Amino acid sequence: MGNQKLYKGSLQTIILKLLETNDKMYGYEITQKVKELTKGELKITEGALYPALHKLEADGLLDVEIAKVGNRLRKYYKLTESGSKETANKLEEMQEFLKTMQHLVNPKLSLE
Amino acid sequence: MGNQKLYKGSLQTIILKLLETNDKMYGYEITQKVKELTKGELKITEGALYPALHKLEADGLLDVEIAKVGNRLRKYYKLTESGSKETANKLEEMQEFLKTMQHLVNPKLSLE
DNA sequence: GTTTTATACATAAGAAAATTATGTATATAT
DNA sequence: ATATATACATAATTTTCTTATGTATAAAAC
Repeated sequence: MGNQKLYKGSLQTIILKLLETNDKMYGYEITQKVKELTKGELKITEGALYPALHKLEADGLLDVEIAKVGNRLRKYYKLTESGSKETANKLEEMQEFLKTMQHLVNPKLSLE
Repeated sequence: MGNQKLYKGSLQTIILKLLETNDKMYGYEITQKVKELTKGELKITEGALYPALHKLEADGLLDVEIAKVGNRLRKYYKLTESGSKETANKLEEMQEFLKTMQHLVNPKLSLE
C-alpha cells in the first residue's frame, strides 16, 4: 500500500467502470466498493472522490439523482449516454496502459 | 496515446527498471529506449525526466558519471546499492498495482 | 551552404490530480 | 456517553507532470 501514487490518473476510469457495472452508485458506496474489490489496497479519499464526481457530472458523463434515506441524503450517480461511450474509451486506454506497463517492467510476462 | 496521464507516478519505477536491466544509461538514451520499448506509446519529456533523475540522485538511488563524447557531454546514471533495493521494492509495488487495476477494470481477466 | 532534425543537457511557469485537513450532520455500536 | 460509521463537501497544500524556453553540438536533407 505504499503504491498509492501509482493510482494517480486512474480515478475517473475506476469510477466510470464501477458505474458501468453497477448502474447507479453514490459516493460513499464507491469508496467502500473499491476498498472491498481491492482488498483494502486502494482507499479512495473523499478529497479526491467528490471533486472527481462533480467534474464528471459537469462534463456531462454522469447524471445525478438525490435520494433521501432516513434523514440522510445520498447522491446517486449514473452514466449518461455520453458517459457510456467515454467509459468504453477510457477502459480501452487503461488496457493499453496496463499492457504497456507490464511489458516495460516485466518483459518476460508480456509475451506478444 | 490519449492515456499519457495514466503514467503519472510511474516514471521513477520505469527509470529504475531500465537501469536495472541496462546497467548504465544517460538521459537522452532513456527517452529513446522507452519510446522504442513502448512502440511510441509513451514519450518521456525532458521536463519530466531530468528533474526525476536529479531527484533519484539526490535520494542516493543513482550515481552519476560524466562522459565526453566528441564535443558533447553525457551523464551516465547507474543504480547505487540502495538504488537496487529500492528498484526491487518499486517493481513489486508496480506488479501489485497492475494486478489490482486489472482486477478492477476487467475482473474476467484476472482470475485469482 | 543553409536549414532542419537529432543529440544532449537544463530549468521555469503553469496545470492536473491527488493528499491532508477541516467542516457539517445523522445513525449505529460500544 | 462516546466512538465509529455513514454521507456529503471544500480549501490549502503537495506531487508530478506538461509546455515552453534556453544552450549547444552533430548530422542529414535540400
